[in-house]
Parts: sequence; C-alpha cells; structure tokens
Amino acid sequence: MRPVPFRPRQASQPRMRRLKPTYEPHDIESRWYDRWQSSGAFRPEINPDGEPFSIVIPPPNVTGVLHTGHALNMSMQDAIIRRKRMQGYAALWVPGTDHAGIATQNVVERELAAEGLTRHDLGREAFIEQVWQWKASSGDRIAEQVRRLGFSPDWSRERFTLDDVLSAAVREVFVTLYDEGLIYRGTRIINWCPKDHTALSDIEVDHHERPGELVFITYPFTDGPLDDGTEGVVVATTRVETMLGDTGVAVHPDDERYTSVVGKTVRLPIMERDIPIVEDEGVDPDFGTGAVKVTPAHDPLDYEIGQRHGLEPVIVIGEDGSITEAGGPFAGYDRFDARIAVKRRLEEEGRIVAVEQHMHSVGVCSRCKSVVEPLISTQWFVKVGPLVGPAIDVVKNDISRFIPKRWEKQYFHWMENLRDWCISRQLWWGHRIPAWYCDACGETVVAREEPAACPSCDGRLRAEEDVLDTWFSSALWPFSTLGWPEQTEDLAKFYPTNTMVTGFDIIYFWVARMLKMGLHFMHDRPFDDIVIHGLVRDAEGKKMSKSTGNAMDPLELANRYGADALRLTLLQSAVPGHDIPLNEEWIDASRRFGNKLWNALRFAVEHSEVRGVPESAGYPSNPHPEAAWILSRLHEVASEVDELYEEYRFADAATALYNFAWSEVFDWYIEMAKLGLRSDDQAAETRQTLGVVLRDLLKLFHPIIPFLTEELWSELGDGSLLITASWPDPPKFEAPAAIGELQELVTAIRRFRAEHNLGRRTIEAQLETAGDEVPAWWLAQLESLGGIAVTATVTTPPPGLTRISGGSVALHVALGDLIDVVAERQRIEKAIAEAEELVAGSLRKLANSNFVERAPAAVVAQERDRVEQQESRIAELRTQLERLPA
RNA sequence: GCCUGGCUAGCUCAAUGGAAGAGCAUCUGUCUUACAAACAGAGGACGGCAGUUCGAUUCUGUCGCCGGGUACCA
Repeated sequence: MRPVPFRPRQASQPRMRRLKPTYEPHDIESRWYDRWQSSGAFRPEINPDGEPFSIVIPPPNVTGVLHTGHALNMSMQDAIIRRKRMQGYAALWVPGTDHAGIATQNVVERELAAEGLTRHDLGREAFIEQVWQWKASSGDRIAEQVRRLGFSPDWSRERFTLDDVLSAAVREVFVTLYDEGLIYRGTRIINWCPKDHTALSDIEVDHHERPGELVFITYPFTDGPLDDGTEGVVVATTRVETMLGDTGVAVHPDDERYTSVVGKTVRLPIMERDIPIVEDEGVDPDFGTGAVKVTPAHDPLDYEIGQRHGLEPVIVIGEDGSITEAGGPFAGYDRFDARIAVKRRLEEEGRIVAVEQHMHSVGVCSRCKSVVEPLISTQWFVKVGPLVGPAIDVVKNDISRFIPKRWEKQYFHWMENLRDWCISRQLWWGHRIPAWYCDACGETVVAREEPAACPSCDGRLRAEEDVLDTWFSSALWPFSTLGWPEQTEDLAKFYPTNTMVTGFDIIYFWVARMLKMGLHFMHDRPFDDIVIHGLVRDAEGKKMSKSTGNAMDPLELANRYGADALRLTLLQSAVPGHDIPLNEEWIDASRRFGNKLWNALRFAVEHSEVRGVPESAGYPSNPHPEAAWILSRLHEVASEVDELYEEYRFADAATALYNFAWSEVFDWYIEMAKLGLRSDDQAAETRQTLGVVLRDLLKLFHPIIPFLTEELWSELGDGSLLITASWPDPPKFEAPAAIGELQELVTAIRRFRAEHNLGRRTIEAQLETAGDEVPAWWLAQLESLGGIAVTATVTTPPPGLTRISGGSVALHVALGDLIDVVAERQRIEKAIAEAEELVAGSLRKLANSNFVERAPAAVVAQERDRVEQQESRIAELRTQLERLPA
C-alpha cells in the first residue's frame, strides 16, 4: 500500500549526440532530403513486389514560384504517397511542370517590355529560346521549393509538358482526333483577347458583374414613319459602338408589338445602312424593348441570329480592339472611346430615347483581365460532343469518384452544356499545331511529322503558325507522363492512376478534359479518386493574391516555422472541399506541437534510455495496466487514423493524432511511465511500451510531418529510415477500467486544488472504496499524478473530512482550515443545483412514453444511467455539504 | 436567373438525430528534474422562423446575410 520507492536512475551511457533542448526545424529539415532521395525511397522500385499505386502531380506552371495553394495540394499528395509507400505499395508520384502558354509568354514579354522590346523584335525562334532559358531557371526554383517542403515525388520520372515524349503524345492525339473528325478548323465567333492577341476558350473567360449603361436607340424605318406615327424601332444595347456593325434588328416571333413591322427595313443611323427586321426565337421579349440590334460579327447570339437569317457580319472591331475601316467615321478609335463617341453622335442626331443604369456581366481574359471581344475568326476546335458521354458515364457509374461528391453535380452540369473547344492560340510558346497548308491547291495537311511537300499537288507547304491551348497537353498528363504513345512498362503498371488531388478551380479546365482524353485514348479512366480541395485563404478568409499583398510565401513560412509545421497546419485545416484560411498563429501552434513531440522523445531517449527500438519491435505480451491502457488507445487511434487517411480526411487524421499524442501519450502516459521506469520489475516493459508507442506515433505522423519524425526516429530507432518503415498495425489491448477511474480522480483532485489554491503540496487522504483491494500501482500513480498520499482505505466515509470524488472512488481529506468554507459551500451548492437540473431534464425525457417506446433501447438506458449517476453525485455532494464545518 | 457552399466560443474553424470540440485569445494557479514554446484548472457558442421527429445544432422548407460557379442578362 505504499508508493513504489524512488530509485535514482543509473548513470546514463555516453552517447553520440544529444538532442538539442529545443526543436529547431530549419536545422533538421536540411538534413534528410538527400538521404531519402539517394536511398531510392522516392522510386516505386523500392517496393518491387508491391501493388502499384500512382499519383500524377497537377503540374505547377513554370511561371514562377509555388504558392500556399501548391503547398496544400502537394502536402496532401505527399501524405498519400508516403503512407502508401510505408504500406508496401510500389508507390509512384510523378512530378512535373506545365509550360503554361499565355501565362509564361506574358511573363517573358513583360521582361522584354522592360527593355523596350516586344517579342516581334526578337523573332519567333529567338523569343522561344529566351522562354526556354527562363523556364530552366524557374523550373529549378520550383524543384528546389518542392524539396524544401519535403515532398517525395520520383524525380527520375520528372516531366515537362514540352518534353519530346509529351510533345509526341500531343501530336499523336491531335492527328488521331483530326482523322476521326473530332478536330476541325473553322470560322466562327470566338473569344478574343485584344491585349494578348489570341483566341481564348470559353472557360478562359471570366465573367465580372459591372455597372454599365443600357442605351435605347431609335432605328427609323427606311420608308418613313408608320401610319400611327411610329418613327422607328427602339433597340437597347450596352455596347453602343457595335451598332456600327449592325446588319439587322430581331424580335421574338410571338411579340405582338412588332408583328406589323417584321419584314420592313430600318435605316441604321450614322452608317445609313438599310437593315431588315427579322423574327428569331433567341430574342427575349422581356428584355429592353424586345427588339435587338443584330451585330453578327461581335456577339455570339447575334452571330447565330445572323446565320439563321442570312445577315452578313460586318467586322467593325479589329484584333487590336480598335474600330476598323468598316466603322466609317469612327475608324481607328479604341473600342471604349468609340462607345462614348458613338453615343454622343447619336445624341446629336436625336436617336437616343433613354439611358438606364444597368448591371451586366463583362467577359474578361482570365490571364490579363482585359475585356474580351467576341470576334469572327478562323481557329481550330475540338468537337467535344462524342467525348462527353463516356466522361459523364465514368463518374455516374462511380468508377471515377469526386471527393466530396457534390462536385459531381457541377461537373455534370458543365459537361452537359459544353460547346466545342477552341484549341488554337495565336502565341509562340506552346505546342505548334501539326498542320500545313498548300497555298497552291488549298490543301490542309495534318501529320505527325512535317511533310516535305503537298501530297496533292507537290506544292510548297506553309506551316500553321498557331500553337495549342496549354490545357490540350495537360489533358493528356496522366498517360503522356507514363510514356504514351509508347506502350511502356510504366504505362502498363501505373495507368489508371489511383488518385488525383486538385483544386475545384480547375475541374473544368483540367479534370474534365483528362477524363475525356483518358477514356478516348486509353479506353480507361485516368484516375479513381478525384480529391477536390479548397483555396488557401488568408486569416480573414480573403483570397490570397500578389496584388492585394496578402499572399503568404510557403518558403518563408517554412523557414520561419518549419516545413513540417506548415504541412501540419495545412493538413489539419484541409477539410475536404472547403477553403482553408491560413493563419500564422496556427502555424506557430503546429511548430509548438513539434517542440512538444521533440521533448517527449528527448525524455524517452535521453532520460529513459529508450533507444535502439527495432523498426519491427513487438508489443508487450502481458502489460501492466498503464501500458495496457496506452496500447489500447494506440490501437484505437491507429485504426481510426488509418481509415481517415484512406478517406482523404487529413484534417481529422491530423487532429486525431495531435490530440492522441499531446493529451494522452504526453500528458498522461509519459507521466505514468515515470513510475514504471523507476521500478525494477517494470522498467523493461515500460521502456518497451514507450518505445513502440512513440515509434508508431512517429510512423503514423510521418506522412504529415516527415522531417521531424525522421529525425526523431534516427534517435529512437534502429538506424533504419522511417520513410521506408512499415505502416503500423498495433494489436488490440483491453484498457483496464482502473485507469479511467484514476484519471477521473486525479482530475477531480487537480480541480479541487485549483479551486482552493492548494498548490502542489502532497495531501494525506483516506480512500473510500466499495471494499475492493486497491492495487499498489494505483496508489502510487495517485500520489505521483495527484499528489495524494493515501493513509488508509475505508468502506464508509470517515467523519469530519472533505470528500473528493471521481468516478466510483472517493477521497476523504482533512483540510480543516485550509479551505474557504463559505466558498466551498457555495461551490457545492452550485454543483448540486446543476446536477438536479440535469436529473430533472432526464426524468422529463423518461416520463415521456413516446421517448421510452420509440428511442433506441441503448439511448433510453443511457438516460437512466445518467439519472443514477447524477443522483448518486447529488447524494455525495450533500454529504460533503453536511461534513463542512459550520 | 439557375446551381452550389457557409452562418457554431472574443477570433479562425471542426464534429454530431440523444447532454457541442480544437487552436489562438481571456482569467486563476504552478519554474513538477522531457518541454514556461510548458503544466494544472476556469469561463465562454449552434443566424431567424416554420415543419418532420419521442427528441433537431444536425433532416426538410423558408427568410436573412456572406462566398463560389454558371448563363446567348442584347
């Protein structure tokens, strides 16, 4: 019944290196990357017999540096791949970068502009050469950042979208689709960026709500006013300048206001052109006046109306965004200046009937934010219709799964409303479209290799100048990176890939297109799970961007707090599909967790001689209660965390590990272990338990905080690398009930001490039990953890003492004048009142026959238990109250 | 307009059809020999209304506010 006597530790062995007293992330994070890489751990060949598991990285643009979004994206992938590697899979993570057509070209053009040059001053070849140089340095920088953050892709399989192999894949796909009639060249209305001077696909246009003017203009009838005096038709427009190119006016066929004028012509002001009034279903009779001016050359709907009614497009806005010769008196005006000038001219002519303020959405170039101009232009298109069906089915049939699932709806909605994809870009940086034109006979040749001469007339061929949309090559990424069109071993082994981790912002740009291309060319989905994460935002929830100055640099954060702290913070916040705010305080909290983990290991290794733990060390076979308890928790947490990892619920996994480590292993078990370590018959087992628990904790945490766990494993372990250690599967243990009671009682004591300002002095107490034998270890822990020296064990409450109860046991303490009796009385009365309220609530529930009959039996039983518990608690509290000195 | 996410503690975010958690912040104690970057405690919250249910913070509807996506809003 006495605590285990304290025994001084043996003098410690001299050792190679001591852990520093504080965790210095920068120090250890510079140490491991090269060792990991040179060990071959990043390559799937490290597990030659393992089942394949593969991820391809969403390739960052070579335009610059990684941002926190990349850090999140890659932290998730790294966590996945590291765990799979430890599980024994032949785990492959393919790294790479994207040439990012417009974006990269813009960056280099800006550099040139600083020297007063344009790309045309250099010429195509010299310019591209310059971009390649820029790419080389930028690509290196990105790789350096990836390494700094500890990500573990297989660098030997690194790819770039303009690599020879990938370029071959692009040509193969282009030619095949062309031969299948799924790629064609056509003249249509497209989105044009006047600043970047290129066509854009529909999704490269962002829509912004902006205030504008809705101007109502009268177009007079050619033949003069009607009998009722009506002078003409009033049309409404937000883009006044486009009236210069009007070739018709359209009304809805059912719109009775206009039935009498359909077929007449009106005279277009300024241009003095007679244009017909036509009927078209596409007109919304409720908007404006119900009559639409038709500008086929500069509006997608007008283009269609024009096509249906044979209205010729008149191009009045050119590729540079200024008014063309066809714009008569306004030729040469910038389009926005023209809007003002044309309106003024119409006012002078008395044609404007009204002007309303109007919110409307304006299409802007997603890269440069210029207002996009719809233009008629000859471009290359992918006919997406035939590709869509399989890409929808594969998701509908759950073969490829969006996580979270709600993105599927967005995906279907978009896929079902697709228009043909404009893939040609008037840029220099990118994959050149493999097409050649014969000016002699008009033949178009599409081929994998450049043909020597025109196959029809043997004439000279002129190569297509345009390049492909950057997303064209990205769409092939899951199979092109594995060597396709060659039937490589990698392709056979690793396609389809298992998981795609990416942001919701590129579901349309990228994920949808990978599905379409993968299914068309590989006849199989490109990936099983599509894990969609949110945007990383700043502490206030605002989108991070360079222009608002709230962007956080992951490298800087890693240098300040450690890559591990950054990764832990990101993953701890990565609730599937939700944006995450990145708060520096959180990163600091993660770093402090690192410090805590560091010190826990320092305790084990330096103070307790727990070291040289074999990677595959077994668990104690017949553990003491404390050990059995922590091992039971280890089993539960490991199973839970394993499942959470499998479901990509990193936030829950990280939080579960964090809480287990800190609140259970560190706060309770290490404290309990201090006794065991000092006791002759328990020391070995305690060391073994500490060793395996900490080892498994390091393993479970390794996918999230690889550097720190590897460093600590090098102190605790057997010299092996943690990165290739086996994934833990700790066996089940029964947790002794006595541990729960101990914890409850200790907590009660601590609360009592805090409430009464009793400090840390040891308190003598009598222990009240139901008569069971109280084991010595229990009393020893009670003294060690609670500062309670048990002087006697009783079965009935001794008189005149204060009772502290926790669970089914209670202590009786002679506190006498140590405590403030009045305050204590109030405290107990308050506790009684609270308990009575709870009981009343439960009793109300139990009095309800509906509840008793319909609620699950377990819930009802639980409710009854509560009443019992609370009532016995109230009885205890009353006893306490009675015992207090008056 | 249509689709979609959110509204929980002072702040930023979780979980949950059966007495709501964390980090930071606040308050009270403590330098207990792994850790004061720590320890032991305390206080503090489910946007409004209606419905379904024995029971709703959780499911449904509706309203309000904030955020995304999307549209041929001339």
